[in-house]
Amino acid sequence: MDDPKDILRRILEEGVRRVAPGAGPVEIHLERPKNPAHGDLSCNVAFLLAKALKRSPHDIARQLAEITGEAVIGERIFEWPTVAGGFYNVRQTAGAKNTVVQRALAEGPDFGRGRPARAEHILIEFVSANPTGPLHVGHGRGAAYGASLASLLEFAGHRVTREYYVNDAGRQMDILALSVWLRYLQARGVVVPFPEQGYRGDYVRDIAARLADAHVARYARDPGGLRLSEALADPDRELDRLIDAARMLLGEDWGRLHRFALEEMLADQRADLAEFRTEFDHWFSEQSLYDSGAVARTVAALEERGHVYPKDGALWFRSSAFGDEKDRVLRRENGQYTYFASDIAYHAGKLARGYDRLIDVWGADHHGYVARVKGALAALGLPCEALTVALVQFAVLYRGGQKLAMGKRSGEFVTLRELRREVGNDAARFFYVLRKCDQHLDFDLDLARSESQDNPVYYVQYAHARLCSVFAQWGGDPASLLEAPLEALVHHRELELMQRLAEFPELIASAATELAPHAIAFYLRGLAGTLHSYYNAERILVEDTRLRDARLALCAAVRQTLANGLALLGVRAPEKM
RNA sequence: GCGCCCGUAGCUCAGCGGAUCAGAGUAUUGGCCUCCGAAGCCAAGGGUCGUGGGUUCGAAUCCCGCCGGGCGCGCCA
Repeated sequence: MDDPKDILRRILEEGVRRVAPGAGPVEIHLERPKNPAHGDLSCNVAFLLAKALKRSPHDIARQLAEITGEAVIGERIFEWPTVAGGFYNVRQTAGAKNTVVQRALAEGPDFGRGRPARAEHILIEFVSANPTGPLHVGHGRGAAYGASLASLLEFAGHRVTREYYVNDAGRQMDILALSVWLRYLQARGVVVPFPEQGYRGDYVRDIAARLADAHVARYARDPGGLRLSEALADPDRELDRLIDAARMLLGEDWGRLHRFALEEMLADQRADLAEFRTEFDHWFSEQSLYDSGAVARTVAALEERGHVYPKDGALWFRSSAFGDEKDRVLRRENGQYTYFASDIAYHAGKLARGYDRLIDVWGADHHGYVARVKGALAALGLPCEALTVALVQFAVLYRGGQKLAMGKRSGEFVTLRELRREVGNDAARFFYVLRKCDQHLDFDLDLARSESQDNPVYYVQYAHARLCSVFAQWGGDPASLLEAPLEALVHHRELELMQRLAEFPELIASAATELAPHAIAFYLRGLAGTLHSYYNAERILVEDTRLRDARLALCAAVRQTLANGLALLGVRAPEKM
């Protein structure tokens, strides 16, 4: 069935053509006024036309009402349009409002699903953490945002592919492999130094232990060449020297060790994310871009187009010609490609794979990176506007009113796993998306953990569980509610609930357009609040079976909507709590 | 210094393709369980929407300056 909003929009478009024939196309923007005195749908188009027509908005709106009135009431779901201060207002008939209840019950899990005129095929890349350590709470926000956004876009009617870019090619992986190997040797009683800049977390020892379990002594070597230099003037160079030494000593086993460490880390991240209800369709390897020659080809393509030049022994991309602050290195003096080079190849490849639209979810600390990636795509003659980068700001944890120290250096950082254990997956998912992504997030652990009225997660879940409990008590067949006499729903709180339900499909559409899953969280809190008020004010299981069935139908619609919204956020809709 | 993000009630934040947006939660105060789950509800107080200009019939919302906070400015990834 058609949405009342769409019906009214069509009527108004025709009306505007008659009132202002020369005005050209005007966007008809309909909103739902907060003040019920202004009707159910309101339009400001008269204000937009006032200047061109040199007439007062009130006058235009009045004429619009006269012209469109017949068509409006002809739809049988609206009353005659009214005009207030230049606004064109329409009230839905009492009978029309309850159609949303039937719609929600009939469509069930699909209530709210969008049917866009043009469904896009969207690739959303998120998390993409370095596989050199466990995910921390910053990644958690990216995961929650990306997963919710992906679900939202899919629900809005698009085709969505979720991808994780695995940075398995850089020096950091060598450092991980080295760190694992050194811990492995240490566990065997070999005395070797551990460099300052190696990965020092306990997880490295765990991987080393599993390496020993799986391969026993295979990687044992005489560590003669591993002695640290006395002078640690340049720790970076020292680290490189150790990596080279390890590579020499291990020979072919170095690659094996490297892969082992990578697989261990990925398995850990994958399991962590799966528990967090965040799944990916692809895990895309950066290394594969080198193996396939895509990186070299991409740089060559840039070169052919004349956007590359040599300087100081390195190869530079002229990104300043494409909106970036300055030029960037593609290939270093030592012959190695930069991360930027592989990233260009990666993004060009994404477009080549046929997606209409790319969404990258990045930590806000990478914002300086956006211009150069888009610039490189433009330089390759690719549609860089197809790429949208959503920058997710930092999350700061609070416990007992105190900010938790964070940072990898200090080793104090809280892992996503620890956070999930402490507050649970539901609270974590919900809290993470309770802020729009460009807002800094204060994550209050005490609040998220509290099983009290303070906690917004439980507030929404409780509304769902409460309704389930009513249905359990009733014990009837939910399918019978499709026939419920909805005209019995006349209470102002019932009208308010139906109004909220009618907003749900619109919310999905707008939240998807704005890449704003937080809007769902806010909507759900509002819907739950309206439900709680209703529940406290009115009894649902009343004697009058006619009224009872109508109310049960309304409650079933609300429950369905809560469940649909929570599902998008990756939060459970429990029947009992 | 340059660039991006953010300044809205005591606190944490929605609202930012103009009007019908001064909002929510929390905190404070006072009420509501012999009755479908009180993890709930009802009520009260609380803000010149950082600041100064500009555009407009109309600005929290758009533009510019300033102030304050966060982040970034590697031949790291």
